[in-house]
Amino acid sequence: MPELPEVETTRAGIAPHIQGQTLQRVVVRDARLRWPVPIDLAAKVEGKCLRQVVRRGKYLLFEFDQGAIIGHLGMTGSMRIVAHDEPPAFHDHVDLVFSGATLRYRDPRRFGCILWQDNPVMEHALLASLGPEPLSDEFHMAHLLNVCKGKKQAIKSVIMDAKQVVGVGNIYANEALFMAGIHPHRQAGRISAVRLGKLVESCKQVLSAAIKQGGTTLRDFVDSDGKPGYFKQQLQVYGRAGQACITCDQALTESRIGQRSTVYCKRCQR
DNA sequence: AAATTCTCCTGAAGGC
DNA sequence: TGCCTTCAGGAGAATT
Repeated sequence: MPELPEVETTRAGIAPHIQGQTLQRVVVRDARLRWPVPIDLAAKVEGKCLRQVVRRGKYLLFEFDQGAIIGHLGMTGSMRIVAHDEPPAFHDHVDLVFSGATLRYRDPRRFGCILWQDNPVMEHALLASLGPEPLSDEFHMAHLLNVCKGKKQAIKSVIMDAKQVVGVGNIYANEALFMAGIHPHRQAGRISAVRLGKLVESCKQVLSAAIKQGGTTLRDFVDSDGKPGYFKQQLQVYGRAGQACITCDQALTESRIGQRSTVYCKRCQR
């Protein structure tokens, strides 16, 4: 399941193979993604030159001379570079055929999307109200403190809300809260500035460590070269409900916050 | 307005 | 072995 580190790994893997190239052809085998692939996508983008591939939160922006393709991997999406003549497999829904290589989008569950946006790209409704990037200087203690002020929501819900900060998905939210020693159910407005500062740093640490490892492979995630990530072995709480806490040895607790699996240590996280 | 619940989808895993 | 049920979840949309 692609989270920010997986999306960044994908971006870094594919960009060098297609940047600066002309998009010759768009092949849509199945347009039924989260939103339908625009019927006029080919007409909009064919013949244009890809300037760069940018990541914003978990969105991948393919910025052309004019306009951009907005991509999202959803739950099970992946993008990889293939040879022009490689036959598509089941669930390979979209190809972007560039002069030198083909970018192939695969998504069994079809929770992702492939959209078009004319300039300026960031004015698209999906991007316009996103919070700061978690690894940027814009994401700091004062920001999180301001965001949490007066909120009764569970802190885990807040850091997973893309309007407050992008890219902190379920796995890493669990891990960051453990690292910061904060109980995931704790009301956001009732956490001290010092502890929120610690949470900010934990988010940054967990995400950057995962990027270095090439992302977390759960089930079937593979990067743009088809290789898995190696962060899974470093997960402290996610997927470890009932097992011993790394710190205090007590069995980890599992609950649900907003339909998401939440794992934490009752003793270490307050 | 803020918070919670619903929704899309398919493959893996578990139960019998 | 095989069929059935349950679960996982990103994040916008709908609802409370």
